[in-house]
Amino acid sequence: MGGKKTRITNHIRRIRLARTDLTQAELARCVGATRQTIISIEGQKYAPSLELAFRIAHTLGEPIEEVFTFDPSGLEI
Amino acid sequence: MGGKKTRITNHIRRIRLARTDLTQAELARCVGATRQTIISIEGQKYAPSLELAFRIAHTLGEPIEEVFTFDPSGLEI
DNA sequence: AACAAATGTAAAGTATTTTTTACATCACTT
DNA sequence: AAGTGATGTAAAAAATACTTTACATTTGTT
Repeated sequence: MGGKKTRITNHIRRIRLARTDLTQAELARCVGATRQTIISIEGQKYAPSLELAFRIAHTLGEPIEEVFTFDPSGLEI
Repeated sequence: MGGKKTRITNHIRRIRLARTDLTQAELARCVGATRQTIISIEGQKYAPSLELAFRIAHTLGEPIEEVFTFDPSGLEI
Protein backbone atom coordinates (compact mmCIF):
# COMPACT_ATOMS: atom_id res chain seq x y z
CA MET A 1 0.00 0.00 0.00
CA GLY A 2 2.44 2.66 1.14
CA GLY A 3 4.92 1.55 -1.51
CA LYS A 4 8.15 -0.11 -0.45
CA LYS A 5 10.61 2.79 -0.08
CA THR A 6 13.22 2.25 -2.71
CA ARG A 7 16.73 2.89 -1.41
CA ILE A 8 17.62 4.67 -4.60
CA THR A 9 18.02 8.44 -4.69
CA ASN A 10 18.40 10.32 -7.95
CA HIS A 11 19.91 13.65 -8.82
CA ILE A 12 18.21 14.03 -12.15
CA ARG A 13 16.84 17.49 -11.57
CA ARG A 14 20.10 18.94 -10.33
CA ILE A 15 22.08 17.45 -13.21
CA ARG A 16 19.43 18.23 -15.79
CA LEU A 17 19.45 21.90 -14.84
CA ALA A 18 23.20 22.14 -14.31
CA ARG A 19 24.45 20.27 -17.35
CA THR A 20 21.68 20.62 -19.91
CA ASP A 21 18.88 22.97 -20.72
CA LEU A 22 16.39 20.20 -21.21
CA THR A 23 12.90 20.57 -19.85
CA GLN A 24 11.18 17.62 -18.23
CA ALA A 25 9.17 17.15 -21.39
CA GLU A 26 12.28 17.19 -23.57
CA LEU A 27 14.13 14.75 -21.34
CA ALA A 28 11.08 12.50 -21.40
CA ARG A 29 11.02 12.56 -25.19
CA CYS A 30 14.77 11.92 -25.40
CA VAL A 31 14.58 8.82 -23.25
CA GLY A 32 11.33 7.53 -24.72
CA ALA A 33 9.23 8.01 -21.63
CA THR A 34 6.39 10.31 -20.70
CA ARG A 35 6.63 13.60 -18.91
CA GLN A 36 4.68 12.13 -16.05
CA THR A 37 7.30 9.45 -15.57
CA ILE A 38 10.07 12.02 -15.34
CA ILE A 39 8.07 14.08 -12.87
CA SER A 40 7.46 11.05 -10.67
CA ILE A 41 11.06 9.94 -10.72
CA GLU A 42 12.47 13.43 -10.12
CA GLY A 43 10.06 13.69 -7.21
CA GLN A 44 11.51 10.43 -5.82
CA LYS A 45 8.13 8.74 -6.05
CA TYR A 46 9.81 5.60 -7.33
CA ALA A 47 13.02 4.46 -8.98
CA PRO A 48 13.10 3.97 -12.74
CA SER A 49 13.67 0.64 -14.40
CA LEU A 50 17.29 -0.20 -15.14
CA GLU A 51 16.76 0.52 -18.80
CA LEU A 52 15.23 3.91 -18.20
CA ALA A 53 17.99 4.70 -15.71
CA PHE A 54 20.59 3.92 -18.38
CA ARG A 55 18.80 6.14 -20.88
CA ILE A 56 18.46 9.03 -18.48
CA ALA A 57 22.10 8.86 -17.41
CA HIS A 58 23.21 8.62 -21.03
CA THR A 59 21.10 11.62 -22.02
CA LEU A 60 22.42 13.64 -19.09
CA GLY A 61 25.96 12.68 -20.02
CA GLU A 62 26.82 11.15 -16.66
CA PRO A 63 27.50 7.61 -15.53
CA ILE A 64 24.59 5.86 -13.85
CA GLU A 65 26.25 5.93 -10.47
CA GLU A 66 26.47 9.72 -10.60
CA VAL A 67 22.80 10.14 -11.37
CA PHE A 68 21.47 7.44 -9.05
CA THR A 69 22.89 6.59 -5.66
CA PHE A 70 22.07 3.50 -3.71
CA ASP A 71 21.98 3.41 0.07
CA PRO A 72 23.40 -0.05 0.66
CA SER A 73 21.94 -0.58 4.11
CA GLY A 74 21.61 -4.32 4.71
CA LEU A 75 18.80 -6.53 3.54
CA GLU A 76 15.32 -5.30 4.25
CA ILE A 77 14.07 -6.42 7.64
CA MET B 1 2.24 -10.22 -25.32
CA GLY B 2 5.72 -11.42 -26.14
CA GLY B 3 7.19 -8.94 -23.68
CA LYS B 4 8.99 -5.84 -24.82
CA LYS B 5 12.60 -6.93 -25.39
CA THR B 6 14.65 -5.00 -22.92
CA ARG B 7 17.83 -3.63 -24.44
CA ILE B 8 19.77 -4.58 -21.35
CA THR B 9 22.18 -7.49 -21.38
CA ASN B 10 23.74 -8.80 -18.20
CA HIS B 11 26.90 -10.73 -17.50
CA ILE B 12 25.91 -11.94 -14.09
CA ARG B 13 26.62 -15.59 -14.68
CA ARG B 14 30.03 -15.04 -16.16
CA ILE B 15 31.09 -12.67 -13.39
CA ARG B 16 29.47 -14.74 -10.66
CA LEU B 17 31.44 -17.82 -11.71
CA ALA B 18 34.65 -15.98 -12.51
CA ARG B 19 34.88 -13.67 -9.51
CA THR B 20 32.94 -15.47 -6.80
CA ASP B 21 31.95 -18.96 -5.87
CA LEU B 22 28.39 -17.99 -5.14
CA THR B 23 25.59 -20.22 -6.28
CA GLN B 24 22.44 -18.70 -7.70
CA ALA B 25 20.73 -19.38 -4.39
CA GLU B 26 23.49 -17.70 -2.43
CA LEU B 27 23.54 -14.67 -4.68
CA ALA B 28 19.78 -14.45 -4.36
CA ARG B 29 20.01 -14.47 -0.59
CA CYS B 30 22.79 -11.88 -0.61
CA VAL B 31 20.78 -9.41 -2.63
CA GLY B 32 17.47 -10.09 -0.94
CA ALA B 33 15.78 -11.70 -3.92
CA THR B 34 14.62 -15.20 -4.70
CA ARG B 35 16.50 -17.85 -6.61
CA GLN B 36 13.85 -17.74 -9.28
CA THR B 37 14.51 -14.06 -9.83
CA ILE B 38 18.23 -14.67 -10.31
CA ILE B 39 17.52 -17.52 -12.71
CA SER B 40 15.19 -15.37 -14.79
CA ILE B 41 17.60 -12.46 -14.93
CA GLU B 42 20.65 -14.61 -15.72
CA GLY B 43 18.57 -16.20 -18.47
CA GLN B 44 17.89 -12.70 -19.86
CA LYS B 45 14.16 -13.11 -19.36
CA TYR B 46 13.93 -9.58 -18.07
CA ALA B 47 16.11 -6.85 -16.62
CA PRO B 48 16.19 -6.32 -12.87
CA SER B 49 14.95 -3.18 -11.19
CA LEU B 50 17.57 -0.49 -10.69
CA GLU B 51 17.76 -1.31 -7.01
CA LEU B 52 18.30 -5.01 -7.57
CA ALA B 53 20.85 -4.20 -10.27
CA PHE B 54 22.78 -2.07 -7.78
CA ARG B 55 22.68 -4.86 -5.21
CA ILE B 56 23.81 -7.52 -7.66
CA ALA B 57 26.67 -5.40 -8.96
CA HIS B 58 27.71 -4.55 -5.42
CA THR B 59 27.67 -8.20 -4.37
CA LEU B 60 29.66 -9.20 -7.43
CA GLY B 61 32.17 -6.44 -6.71
CA GLU B 62 31.81 -4.75 -10.08
CA PRO B 63 30.36 -1.42 -11.18
CA ILE B 64 26.87 -1.59 -12.61
CA GLU B 65 28.05 -0.78 -16.10
CA GLU B 66 30.33 -3.85 -16.09
CA VAL B 67 27.55 -6.18 -15.07
CA PHE B 68 24.81 -4.69 -17.24
CA THR B 69 25.28 -3.28 -20.70
CA PHE B 70 22.79 -1.16 -22.52
CA ASP B 71 22.40 -1.23 -26.28
CA PRO B 72 21.65 2.44 -26.93
CA SER B 73 19.92 1.98 -30.28
CA GLY B 74 17.57 4.89 -30.84
CA LEU B 75 14.08 5.30 -29.46
CA GLU B 76 11.69 2.49 -30.13
CA ILE B 77 9.70 3.07 -33.25
C1' DA C 1 21.73 -47.26 -7.27
C1' DA C 2 20.53 -43.74 -4.06
C1' DC C 3 21.27 -39.20 -2.53
C1' DA C 4 22.25 -34.34 -2.52
C1' DA C 5 23.33 -29.89 -4.62
C1' DA C 6 22.84 -26.75 -8.34
C1' DT C 7 20.23 -25.32 -12.10
C1' DG C 8 15.96 -25.12 -14.90
C1' DT C 9 10.74 -24.66 -16.18
C1' DA C 10 6.09 -23.26 -15.31
C1' DA C 11 2.25 -20.78 -13.75
C1' DA C 12 -0.44 -17.93 -10.76
C1' DG C 13 -0.40 -14.12 -7.76
C1' DT C 14 1.58 -9.71 -5.81
C1' DA C 15 4.18 -5.50 -6.26
C1' DT C 16 6.16 -1.87 -8.77
C1' DT C 17 6.86 1.02 -12.80
C1' DT C 18 4.94 3.42 -16.82
C1' DT C 19 1.31 5.31 -19.62
C1' DT C 20 -2.76 7.89 -20.41
C1' DT C 21 -5.85 11.55 -19.52
C1' DA C 22 -7.37 15.55 -17.41
C1' DC C 23 -6.88 19.48 -14.90
C1' DA C 24 -4.07 23.15 -11.69
C1' DT C 25 -0.44 26.55 -10.69
C1' DC C 26 3.36 29.65 -11.57
C1' DA C 27 6.26 32.69 -14.33
C1' DC C 28 6.72 35.22 -18.39
C1' DT C 29 5.27 37.69 -22.51
C1' DT C 30 2.22 40.21 -25.50
C1' DA D 1 -5.88 40.48 -19.07
C1' DA D 2 -5.09 36.72 -22.00
C1' DG D 3 -1.85 33.34 -23.74
C1' DT D 4 2.06 30.17 -23.53
C1' DG D 5 5.53 27.11 -21.54
C1' DA D 6 7.16 24.57 -17.67
C1' DT D 7 5.96 22.12 -13.70
C1' DG D 8 2.66 19.76 -10.55
C1' DT D 9 -1.29 16.43 -8.85
C1' DA D 10 -4.35 12.62 -9.37
C1' DA D 11 -6.16 8.27 -10.56
C1' DA D 12 -7.04 4.26 -13.36
C1' DA D 13 -5.18 1.05 -16.58
C1' DA D 14 -1.35 -1.38 -18.74
C1' DA D 15 3.19 -3.29 -18.64
C1' DT D 16 6.97 -5.23 -16.30
C1' DA D 17 9.43 -7.20 -12.26
C1' DC D 18 9.28 -10.24 -8.38
C1' DT D 19 7.59 -14.03 -5.32
C1' DT D 20 5.81 -18.41 -4.23
C1' DT D 21 5.21 -23.15 -4.99
C1' DA D 22 5.98 -27.33 -7.10
C1' DC D 23 8.33 -30.35 -9.89
C1' DA D 24 12.26 -31.72 -13.55
C1' DT D 25 17.10 -32.31 -15.05
C1' DT D 26 21.97 -32.61 -14.48
C1' DT D 27 26.21 -33.52 -12.00
C1' DG D 28 28.84 -35.39 -8.54
C1' DT D 29 29.37 -38.38 -4.39
C1' DT D 30 28.83 -42.34 -1.36
